Amino acid sequence: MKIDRTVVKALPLFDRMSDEDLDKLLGHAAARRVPQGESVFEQGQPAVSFYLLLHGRLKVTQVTEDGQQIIVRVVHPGDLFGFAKALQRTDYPGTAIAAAESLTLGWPTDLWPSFVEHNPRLAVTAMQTIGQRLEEAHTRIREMSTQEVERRVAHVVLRLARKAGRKEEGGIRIDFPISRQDIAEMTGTTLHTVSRILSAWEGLGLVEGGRQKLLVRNIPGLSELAEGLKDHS
Amino acid sequence: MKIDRTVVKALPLFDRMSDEDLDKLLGHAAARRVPQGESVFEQGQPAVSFYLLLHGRLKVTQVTEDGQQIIVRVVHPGDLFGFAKALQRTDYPGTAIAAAESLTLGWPTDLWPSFVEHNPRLAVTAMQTIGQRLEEAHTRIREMSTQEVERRVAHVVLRLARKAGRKEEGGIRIDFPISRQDIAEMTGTTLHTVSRILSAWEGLGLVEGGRQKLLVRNIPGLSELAEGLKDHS
DNA sequence: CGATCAGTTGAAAACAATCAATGCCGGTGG
DNA sequence: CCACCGGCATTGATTGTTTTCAACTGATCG
Repeated sequence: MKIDRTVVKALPLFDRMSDEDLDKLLGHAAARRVPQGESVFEQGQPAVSFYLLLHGRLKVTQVTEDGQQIIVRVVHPGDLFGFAKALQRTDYPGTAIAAAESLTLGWPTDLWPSFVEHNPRLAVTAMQTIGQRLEEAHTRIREMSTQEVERRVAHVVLRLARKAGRKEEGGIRIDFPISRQDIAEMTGTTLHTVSRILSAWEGLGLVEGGRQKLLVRNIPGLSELAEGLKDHS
Repeated sequence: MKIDRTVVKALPLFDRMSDEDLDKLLGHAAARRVPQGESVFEQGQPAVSFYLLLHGRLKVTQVTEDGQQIIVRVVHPGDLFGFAKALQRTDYPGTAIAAAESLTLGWPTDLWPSFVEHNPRLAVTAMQTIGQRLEEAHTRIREMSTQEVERRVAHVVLRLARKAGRKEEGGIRIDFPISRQDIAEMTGTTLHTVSRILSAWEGLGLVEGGRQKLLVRNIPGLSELAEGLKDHS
């Protein structure tokens, strides 16, 4: 499929690339529409491609030997993902599932080295991206080590509102279908506990729930909770 | 201080580098002896250098706004650490403290780009290292999300035995001073809980404790616990 | 329109944190 | 050389959060 240059030109990752180089890059790319619920790649498969998310939303999950699932991260439009090969891995460490209908751009991993060579900026950006991801992971570890569940859920919801929020009358809508189970898998708890917490918040007017829906009504209030300032009666 | 080439030649990071290049690299390096309890750098300080640990053992810690501490990772001999600048950070995200008397080699961060340019292998290795670290972080997140404290402690102890174990009559000695508090900060629990767990294990003949000491007597037994196979009466 | 999936909510149980007291080891200084 | 002090560790009792178990409701989709 032929991709228009202007689609990706807007992304920070490519904004300094010449039209010429960009066209060459896109010549090798394969665009793919991923319906909700389908996966781009699965945990353990050989890493044959790396990807860019153009539109939609993906959840990257891992399953433990004993069958428990966690959500490693959420992929937002403009994010690179699945570049296991750049980290010297031969297989994908997780599964990428479309939480909403998505559009991805994929390149064969073999091309990674030549890309980087022709485009040093890409290498720097990739490095930076991984660095950010490492920091995010450490943040999560810190939160899981030191904070009780409610604060962790508050942090996750705020993060989602920031990265996937769409303004709406009455608050900020999380712009893709997300279940209590998903939030539980992001915070290391159970859907029951998440449900209880969200119900309580709804009672306080902080959020408004719904089946796979979430509307954040009061960001400052949630932030207070997240920072642990709330006098926890 | 002048460093002998043979000291670092043994490390995988440098084993394919020419003597010439290596000498040039070491010409810019500053060796430093770090007594137990002292820090190489502290959280929040501007990242002026990146380092290689030649000897000893370091704990990298982070302190949360509300004063709680966690151990992000343990640095073993041969590990690169403190290369925040490579990840586009201007300051160190954590504090590196010598758990035992240590010897470090430091380079100004400004030199990183030219190093990488003259030595592409270093870039690849660095990328790989960060990739590994990201995976470790995810492993930790997975464990904290899905496993109870005892299994997490078992995993940490096994990891320590693998990375910092010295064979000894009767078992594997963790080869640097480590307190219950440290283990608590690595597993996201309290020193009380760790103490109880280790006491129980000592009763089962799995380990042998002591003030800042740990001897692992039964690796397979601990592994069973770590994998959750143990019938948890 | 029935089946399935997401969510809610109560009750009980389990796990780990907190509170509290005490013991022990190792080093320092009298 | 001994006594004391401080940091590390142990252990019991209690509290509280979160999980687990279980039952049920309501929405959505074929």
